[in-house]
Amino acid sequence: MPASFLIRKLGSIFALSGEEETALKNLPIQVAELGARQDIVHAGERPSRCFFVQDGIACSYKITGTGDREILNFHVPGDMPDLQSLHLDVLDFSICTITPCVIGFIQHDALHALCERHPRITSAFWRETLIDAAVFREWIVNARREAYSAMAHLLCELVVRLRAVGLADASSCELRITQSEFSDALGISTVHTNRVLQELRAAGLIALKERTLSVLDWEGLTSAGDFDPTYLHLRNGSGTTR
Amino acid sequence: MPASFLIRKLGSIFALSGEEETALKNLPIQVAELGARQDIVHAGERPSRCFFVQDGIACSYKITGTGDREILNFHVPGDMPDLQSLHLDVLDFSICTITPCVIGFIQHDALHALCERHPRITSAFWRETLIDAAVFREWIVNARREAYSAMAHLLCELVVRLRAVGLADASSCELRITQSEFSDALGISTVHTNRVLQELRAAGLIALKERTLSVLDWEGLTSAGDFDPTYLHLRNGSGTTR
DNA sequence: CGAGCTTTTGAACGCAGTCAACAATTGTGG
DNA sequence: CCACAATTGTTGACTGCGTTCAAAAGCTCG
Repeated sequence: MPASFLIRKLGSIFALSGEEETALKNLPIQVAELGARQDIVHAGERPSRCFFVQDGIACSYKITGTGDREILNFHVPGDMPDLQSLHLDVLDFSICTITPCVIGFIQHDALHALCERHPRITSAFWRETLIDAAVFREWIVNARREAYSAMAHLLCELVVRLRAVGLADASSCELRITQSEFSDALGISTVHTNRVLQELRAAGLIALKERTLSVLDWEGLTSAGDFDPTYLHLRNGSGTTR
Repeated sequence: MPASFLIRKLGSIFALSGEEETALKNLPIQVAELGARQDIVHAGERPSRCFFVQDGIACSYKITGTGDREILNFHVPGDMPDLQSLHLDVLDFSICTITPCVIGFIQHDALHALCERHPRITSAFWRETLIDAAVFREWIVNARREAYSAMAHLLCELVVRLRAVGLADASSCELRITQSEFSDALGISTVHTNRVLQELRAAGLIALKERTLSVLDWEGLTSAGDFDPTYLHLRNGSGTTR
C-alpha cells in the first residue's frame, strides 16, 4: 500500500475527503529500492514522473563548472523533491540518494489528472514546492554565515525536519551523513567540516558518533546557528520545541 | 489599464482564451508608486495580497542575526515575488525596492477565485514560483564561486532576465544597482565588489558606468561566471543569444 | 582481514574582510 | 545655479577564516 504514505502526509495538512482519499489510493505508484549514492534523476533530463522519498535520506545537488558538487537540500521521508517537473520540462539539478532509499514514482499524467480534479491537493503540492523554495532561500543566507554557525544551522534544520516526520526524538536522531557530504552542503572543505564539528562538540552543543546526532544544548545550537524555524513553515510547533 | 501587464506576461506563456483574458481584465489591481529603498512587504507579515513589479527593480532579502542584509533575488518588471503568500501564511523574507518602482497589488481573494476557475492560470503562477526556486538554487551554487566568477554570473543573469522583458538590448542595459547592493547579493564586502568589478573591466568583459552595464564580451562573461541559463527556464532562447 | 572510505591532524598559503582615508558623484536647499 | 551634504566609488595596508596538500589513524564491509 505505497500510497498510504502520501495519504498520511497530505492528511496531516488538511482533512482528506473520502473522494480525495480514494483518488490517492488509486494512484499507480512504482516503488524502487535504491542503494546509497545512486542518482534518482539527473540535471538535463525531462522527467515524465515525480517521486517521493518513502525511506532514507536523499539530496538535490548541482555540479559547478569546476567540478565541485554543491548540495542544495536534503530530503527526508515524505518529501517530493522534483514536483517542479510537473511544470518545468528540463530539470536544472540532480537528485541522488545519500543512504539506501525506498522511492515511490508517480507518472506526471496521473498527478496532472489528480490535480485537475482535486484543487486542495494541487494547493498542497504547490505549497510543498514553496517550502522547498523557502529552504533554498535560507541556504543562501546560511552560505554567508561562518562555517561554525552554518554547520549549527544545518544541524538544527535536519533535526527539526526529521522530528516533523517522526524520525527524531526530542534530542537525537540517526544521521547517516558523512562529513564529506556536510562539506558539499556547506561549501567548505572536508578538513574544515571536521574542525567545525569538533568545535561544536567542544562547546558542548552536540555529540555526533556512531551515525547518531545528539543535541546536548538546543538553545545553544540554535543560537550558534542563528536558527529560526519560521522558514520551514511547519503547521504544528515542531520547530519551537526543544 | 494595469492588468494589461499581467495579460502580456501570461499571454507570452500560453495563448489566453477570451474567458481568461476577461477574468484578468476584471482583476481589481491597486497601483502604487514607491521611491527607492522602500520596503514593500516585510518578513513576519501575513499578507492578504500579492503584487507584481510593473516598473523598476526590487529585491528580496533577509536580515541575518549579525544584522547583515542578504539579498536573495532581484525582481524585474513582470515578476510576482511574493506569490508564495497565496499558500504560506507568514512571509519568511522581505521585499524592497532598489530603484523607484511602480507596483500593482492584487488581493489574495481575487487571485484564489481566479485560480479556481482557470487552471491554466494556476499552472502559470505555480510555474512562476518554481522558477523563483530555480534561481534560489543557482544562487546557492553562486555563493560557492569565487567573487570574480560570482559577479560575472550575477551580471549574466540580470542581463538575460532584463532582455527577456525587453529592458536590455543585445549588449547593454540600464542597471541602477549600487556596488553596495551587489555586495549584499553576493555576500562580499563593498571593497571587494569594487575590486572584482575593476577586474571584470580590466579583462575587457564589461563596461559599467553612468548606471549602464555594457557586456563587451558575452562569451567571456558567461565563461567567467560559469553561466548556463537553463535554470531560468525561458521559453524562447533569450538566454543563448549574444 | 585487508581494501577503501571516512575522520583526524599539522603546516603553509591565499581569497576576501576590516579599517581607514580619500575621491567622485548625486542630491538638495537656498 | 551653486554650495554643501550625503551617498557611492576607490585605494592601501594588515588580518584572518578557510583552503590546500600531505600523511596517518579509524571504520566498514565484502
